Amino acid sequence: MSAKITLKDISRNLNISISTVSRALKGHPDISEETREKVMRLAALMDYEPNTYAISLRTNKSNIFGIIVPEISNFFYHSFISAVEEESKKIGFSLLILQSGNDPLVEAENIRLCRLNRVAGVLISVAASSKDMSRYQKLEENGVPIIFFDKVPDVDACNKVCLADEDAAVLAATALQKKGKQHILAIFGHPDISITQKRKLAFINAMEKNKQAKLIIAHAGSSRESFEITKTAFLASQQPDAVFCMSDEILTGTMKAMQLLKINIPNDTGIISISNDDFIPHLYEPEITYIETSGYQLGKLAFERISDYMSGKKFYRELILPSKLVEGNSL
Amino acid sequence: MSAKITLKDISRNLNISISTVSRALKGHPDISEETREKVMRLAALMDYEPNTYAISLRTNKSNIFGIIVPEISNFFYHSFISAVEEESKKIGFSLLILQSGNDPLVEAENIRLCRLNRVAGVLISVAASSKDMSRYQKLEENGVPIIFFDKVPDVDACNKVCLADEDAAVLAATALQKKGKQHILAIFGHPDISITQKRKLAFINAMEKNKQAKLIIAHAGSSRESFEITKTAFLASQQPDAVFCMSDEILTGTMKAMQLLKINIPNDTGIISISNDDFIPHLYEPEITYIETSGYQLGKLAFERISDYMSGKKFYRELILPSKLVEGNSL
DNA sequence: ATGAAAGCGCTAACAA
DNA sequence: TTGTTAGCGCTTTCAT
Repeated sequence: MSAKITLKDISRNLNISISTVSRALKGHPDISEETREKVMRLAALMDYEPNTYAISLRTNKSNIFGIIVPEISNFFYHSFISAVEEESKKIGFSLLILQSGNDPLVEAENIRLCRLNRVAGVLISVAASSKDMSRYQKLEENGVPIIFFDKVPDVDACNKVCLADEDAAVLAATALQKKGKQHILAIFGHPDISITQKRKLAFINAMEKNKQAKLIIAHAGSSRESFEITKTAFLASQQPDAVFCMSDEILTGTMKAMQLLKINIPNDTGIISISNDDFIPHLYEPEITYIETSGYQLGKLAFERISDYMSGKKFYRELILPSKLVEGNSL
Repeated sequence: MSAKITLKDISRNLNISISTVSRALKGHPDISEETREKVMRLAALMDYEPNTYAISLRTNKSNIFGIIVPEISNFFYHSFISAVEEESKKIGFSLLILQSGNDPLVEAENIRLCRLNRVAGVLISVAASSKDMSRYQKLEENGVPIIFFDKVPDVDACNKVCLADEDAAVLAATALQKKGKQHILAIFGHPDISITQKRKLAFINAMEKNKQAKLIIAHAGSSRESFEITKTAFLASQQPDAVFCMSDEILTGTMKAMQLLKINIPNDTGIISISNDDFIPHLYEPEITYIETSGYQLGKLAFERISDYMSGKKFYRELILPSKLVEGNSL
């Protein structure tokens, strides 16, 4: 265990004070060019690396962002984290990644970990949306910016970056109408989660314009359920002429049923989904037409917001990432 | 910004010394039951949270593991990270996650970040496998255990946890032979990467036993390429009666071609792959028969190894995670 | 059983 | 331009 080089070592070697070394290393204007050079050279030579703990202890901040998500193993959060990681790296920040498993207790513990690690900021997709903000409060009180993303509290006084959930559903509905679909199976997620409610409401509203279209609304809590729902619907006497899938998870179930029943897409039936980036839609042939709600883009946006916050722009606001239609050949 | 409670605050309140408080809080045997009680209660009441930076500065260690992977957005690494996160949480450790983007320079920078953050250990899948261990050396010199996983250096004196790559290929070959497949399209990854070479060699060797089987070997650097290869092979006069896909990425391309050509699985042709966990194989109908090489399991194994190392078991060794055949209905 | 004091490595106010 | 000094919050040795 080769002892770590410290400022003291350098100062001793050069016969100057520790503070001069410290200042020289960080380009303080007071230091003479000559000294600066000298210090820099020796520091490089000795392989000096600052002790981040001492710095953090002293300055009371760190170069780490905390990210709390329900689960890492999820396309959406995955893309989000990836984007934030890319940006953070550029400004010399690292990521502390925590999974809440959708459990408010674990989430509370994760928040505590963020505090303990004195993270410079927190990006969080909440486990259970509620109006109770107390568990997040302590962070902001300590001056730690907290940016909520995707699943956010139902409260105004906080920073949020969200997907245009309603918008995505409306875009899908519009696309279906343009194709003149008349008998649509629409599969949404678990009825209790807020994103389901938002998308369902917006979708149905947008569909109202087309009174004569027959709409079958279903809820699937898993890919498996969506498989079953789709199978049943297409085994019925009158087959739907289009399926709308609210998410990738649902889409995968539906597509499995399509394969099983050997349904020809888009001739027998059209498919449209709301998907995170292009991964799942591109898995199939023909490729799926989908409304993109990009975790990756949202990550970039969240990073922007937290950067702004840290550089002093401390107002609260909600940023919305627009959705867009990506044409495949499935509709 | 409500000021953080420190040991000093507690000691002042109780009119005892800081050291007594410190000791009481961590259950030092010297402290009287009475004092301990008193301190504990007040600490809880005041919402005391130790300053991890001060602790780390003092003790020169942290409660953070560093994980360096080529990319987070990859099933395999994803599962791996997930598993390590779960285990780490149990012992109060967090994860610093870094992406190398397969760039040795970025990797070096990531390693530096791990050192700077005084991580308690590093789990790394290397960007470019070589015999040059110097860039990893400094960590171990500082007493930081480093566990290589999946893509590991070609050197004995280090700790590795690996998948049974050869074994997986052999299992696949055996399964194909059992089904009496005679005309097999085997698609491997990019010829330069080591895992391709290992799997290819093992697969071909295992296939040798069945001289009369016709083997078409192909290499695909992407899902798209595997799609093209499969399409071409099945458009030829004599169709293969089975396809072996070396990875999930390749499998997705192959399956897209299957859908395009409306090939019936397993009647027209059988499919078998080497896959990470069950996600991709379960996307299709029928579900794909695959050899499982689990990133999740590997994560658990890596965590075990690093725990062992930290509790004093400091020998070098290579741990191999066995592969196993998971039967779907595609072969 | 408790306290005093030193010091981990660094920054920054103040002095010179 | 440089040095001195006083901490940041904690652990730990050495006294008591």
